Amino acid sequence: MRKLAKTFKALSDETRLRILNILLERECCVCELMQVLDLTQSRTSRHLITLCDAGFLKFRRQGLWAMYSIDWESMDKYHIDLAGIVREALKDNQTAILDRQKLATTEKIGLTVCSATGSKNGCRN
Amino acid sequence: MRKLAKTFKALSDETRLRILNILLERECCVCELMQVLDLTQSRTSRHLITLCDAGFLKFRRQGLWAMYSIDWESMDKYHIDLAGIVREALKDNQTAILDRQKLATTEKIGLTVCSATGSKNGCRN
DNA sequence: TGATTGTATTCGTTTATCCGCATGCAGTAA
DNA sequence: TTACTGCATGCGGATAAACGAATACAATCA
Repeated sequence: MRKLAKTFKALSDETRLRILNILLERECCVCELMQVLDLTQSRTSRHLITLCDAGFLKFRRQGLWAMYSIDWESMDKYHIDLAGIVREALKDNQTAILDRQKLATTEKIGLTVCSATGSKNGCRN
Repeated sequence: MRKLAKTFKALSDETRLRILNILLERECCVCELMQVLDLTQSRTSRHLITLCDAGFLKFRRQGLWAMYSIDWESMDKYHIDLAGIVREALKDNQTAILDRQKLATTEKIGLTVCSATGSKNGCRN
């Protein structure tokens, strides 16, 4: 019961839903999520850890980057159902659409630019 | 997006999940839920209102009693899916099973007994 | 080795949630 | 009307969540 409540709690924050929305598109590192969602680094990292602890995400290190993605293999049935509900519910949501669009453009910009430009949103200025 | 987060937040509390578990069995008044789940009156009432605001429950007055039940008619698709997930997830949960069993016996006891016995859990002693 | 970069974590503050207690309100009945 | 009963709500305290800023840590590279 406590675990179920915790699972729902992980989904009860708008920022975490926005993160899930992005990760439902593709695997991302913390830095990319910061850029796309315009969040600070600690905030992004913490929400990702929350989603990990709740069993939605998995983590792998690739060099300097911590890559997060939906943990489809290890999720049990109701986690998968919940991820499906989130995807469905955010399909036509304006914020979610904009985030996904920004993700698409950010793909082309890449990470090095982010740290080189000294953007106030990303990767330490 | 905010609405979706609010929906999940309503499900992110163990007490509210226990309440939903009971209401998935049948319509109840506040007093019955207090007895079955061993909760104070204000606590029960507030959680019910939270679930109402989130769109899961409906309310009707029947004399002195406020009857709460799952609002199947007005719920949208993902509310219904979520209610299904909760039911499924709590099917084999020990606490949930015990609560449902207690509901079955409480049915036979009724309300008047509750207020007459001056039980410390229910209906003003 | 030391510098750099991406990420996690600690700290302190602000805000939200949960709860019991007491009170107020609505419906019923005498 | 008054009394009673079921329920909602205001209040204050305790606990937890969310956050930015700063710092610590880890992997890479010069």
